[in-house]
Amino acid sequence: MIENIFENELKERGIFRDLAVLSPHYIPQELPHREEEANGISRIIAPILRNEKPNNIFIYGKTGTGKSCVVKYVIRKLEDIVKDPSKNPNKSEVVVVYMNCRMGYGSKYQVLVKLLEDPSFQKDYYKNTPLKDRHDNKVSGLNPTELYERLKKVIESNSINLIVILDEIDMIKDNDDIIYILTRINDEITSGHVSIIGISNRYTFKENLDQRSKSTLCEEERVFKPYNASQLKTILHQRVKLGFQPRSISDSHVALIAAYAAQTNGDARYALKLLQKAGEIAQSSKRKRVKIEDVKEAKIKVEEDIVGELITTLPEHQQIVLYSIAEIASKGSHYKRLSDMPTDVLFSGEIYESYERICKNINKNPRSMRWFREYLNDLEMLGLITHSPSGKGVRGNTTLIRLGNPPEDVKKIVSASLGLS
DNA sequence: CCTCCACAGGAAGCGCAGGAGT
DNA sequence: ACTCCTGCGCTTCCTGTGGAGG
Repeated sequence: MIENIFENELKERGIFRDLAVLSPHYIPQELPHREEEANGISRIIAPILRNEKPNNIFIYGKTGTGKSCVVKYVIRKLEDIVKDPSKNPNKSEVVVVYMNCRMGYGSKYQVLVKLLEDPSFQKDYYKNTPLKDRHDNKVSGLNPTELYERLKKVIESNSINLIVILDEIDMIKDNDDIIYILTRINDEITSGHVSIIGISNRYTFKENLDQRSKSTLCEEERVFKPYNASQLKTILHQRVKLGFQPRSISDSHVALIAAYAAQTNGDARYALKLLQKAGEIAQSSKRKRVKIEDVKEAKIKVEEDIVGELITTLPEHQQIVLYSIAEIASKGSHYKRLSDMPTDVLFSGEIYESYERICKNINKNPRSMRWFREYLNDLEMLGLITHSPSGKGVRGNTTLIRLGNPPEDVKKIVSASLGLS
């Protein structure tokens, strides 16, 4: 059986030509509709070729607006130039370290360790660095001050122009500290420098910084707007050309995918997911072309995947709360309600009762009502429920809750995830 | 009008795990 | 390897808000 699967994979070239092209991490040769942004960022970091310190940059935009992609794209071009001696007459030592702060670089300590352990940073630079214990490149275990001193020394003795890219910078717990630490290096060394490119999809992040870090990080600021449908269309066409077999998907179907994605905040990543899923559906039914039904099915599947992923990664008690809401929504509420109130709108009080009951059934002790309210807020932020103040209603100052997805689906996902019967 | 109900959300504090400092 | 510290999830307590009902 398994052998067949592998063999078939080779035999049937199917619909795709190159799946990697459809990955959100793929950086294409051309970036449609982001030329201006790419040029702008290039202009900001260009002084690095004259060994001058570029301004720090803060980039903000919703998911799937091409922030990381543009930055990586520009960096790739920069590295090409730096490597070419004829184009880099000043022999600038440029080191770029990219890190996604969600993936385990969530504190200043981890960021420093990652910097010192990064291969591009390590390869020959220690040779000019007179550190006693230089032979072993292990840095974890050192305390932050030592890490800082070592980083400073390596940068200074090798005249490194360092660019640190902190993607999802809002995930760093002590982001004020790390910004301060990294920029302070510049005041203490005479050769080489450090600049920061911070990327975030939450604008509130900037407001939460203290004044000093804010003005440091945001020397240059760029906002990435969501793509519209026609822009998404050209992006998808580009990927189709590279990633799909010729004539396996029609223009009108690509346009439909673009339209779907434009409705969801112009998220290019979502558009690519749809495109890939539609191709997979067609391929699994052994067709050579994507049909319009495949696209429609892909939309449902991708949304299910997203919601399912969202729910199953939720903390246990948030899942139980969600289940409680689904339970009442499917069974019907027994609370008094106004005649014109839809039946799927629930009171937070009855949900808490149901939550307590379910907890008892599965032998968990319920969280307090105060924390339960925080859970409801979290679920609302994730878009799994919607809530509104009661206004003119039966029970004074309360919140009305409505489930964002069909109750039966939610119950199924939660019971599978928590192993409920 | 006053009081009670049902709830919202801030403040303080508690226990714990894991990271930092020695 | 050790203690100390800090952040996190959570509870407890409290004040505030608006409708219901006497």
